[in-house]
Amino acid sequence: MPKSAPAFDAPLPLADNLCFAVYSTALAFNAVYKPILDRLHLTYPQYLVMLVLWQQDDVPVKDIGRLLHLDSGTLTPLLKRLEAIGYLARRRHAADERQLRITLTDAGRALADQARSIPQGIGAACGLGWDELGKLRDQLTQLREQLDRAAEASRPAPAAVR
Amino acid sequence: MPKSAPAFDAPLPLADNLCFAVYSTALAFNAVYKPILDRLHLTYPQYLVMLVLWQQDDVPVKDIGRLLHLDSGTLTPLLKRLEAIGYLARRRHAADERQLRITLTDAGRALADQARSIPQGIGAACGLGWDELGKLRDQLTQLREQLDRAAEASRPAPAAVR
DNA sequence: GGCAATTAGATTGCACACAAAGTATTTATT
DNA sequence: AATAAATACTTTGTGTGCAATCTAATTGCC
Repeated sequence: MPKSAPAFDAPLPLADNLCFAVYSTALAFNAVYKPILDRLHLTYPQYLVMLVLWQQDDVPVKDIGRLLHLDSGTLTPLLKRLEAIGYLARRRHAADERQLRITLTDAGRALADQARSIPQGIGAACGLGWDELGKLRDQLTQLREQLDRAAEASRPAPAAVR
Repeated sequence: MPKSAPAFDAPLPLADNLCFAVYSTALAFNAVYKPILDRLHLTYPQYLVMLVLWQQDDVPVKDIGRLLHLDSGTLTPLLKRLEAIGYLARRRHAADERQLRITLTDAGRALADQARSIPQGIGAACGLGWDELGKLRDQLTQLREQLDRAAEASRPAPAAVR
């Protein structure tokens, strides 16, 4: 039997099924993170931004967006909320006033200590060994890169200037 | 070296990294589905509901929620939108007026034809073989079940009645 | 220098996703 | 039968996510 088998022998077609598995696993992950992150007054996307900042402080919004695959329409209000609760500061870059540089406050830096135990807890909730965890992450990362290419390819060409 | 290795030798701890991989893959999948589903005037969660209905018509909201792992707060407005564009009907069940039964309209049934080619397109966008696709889906489904158990366990006990 | 194109964010509008609280109906208990 | 508890859905409020559009600043080009 060839590799690309009939698409309708499963209750839901397999490609759809994989997407649904990813989709619902993402929601399930969020449900596990939520009670933990509630204690830090963070949502999961906010936590991702904090992870970026704990790695490197004083970052333009654009870099955060590139790292997390999120656009400014998502990040602008999210960053304003993180500023409102005092974890970071938003300041225009002197050398390029278009850029908004994000820097941690003392409270934001201090939060890293409280967050340090989170990955272990999540790892335990996954019920997977170290190597399985890594393998799955690598497969998904590859898949995401492939999907990004596919989405790019199907996007309308950038209006070639004559 | 034991299985549960140090948690801080990666740029981001591994468990967080797996969650991020799932999270961003879900968003990437959505970006691939979007232009395809736009032609059917569906969002991805709406498409999931239609998949359920194409399998079994005349379903209570609760069953849809159980199948898709979505709660009524999400489904109520979503189903109203699908009703507004004429793909389904919402009717109280005669035998139990609490239940809202969802049934396909002719337009909703007809849509299945247009949707038939979607899984192949998505499968191609994944760039994975049939067996890899299935293996990944199974691993993720297992992971989601494990995460559901972990979330359940960490939820406050349902207030034992004396 | 002057003007077009590009770039970085902000804003608006729409659709999830879920917690919490509310309403109506049904079932269980006494 | 009356009332309590459970069930099924609705409503409200908060926080994403993204498309589309907008503004302001910078860069390119002549």
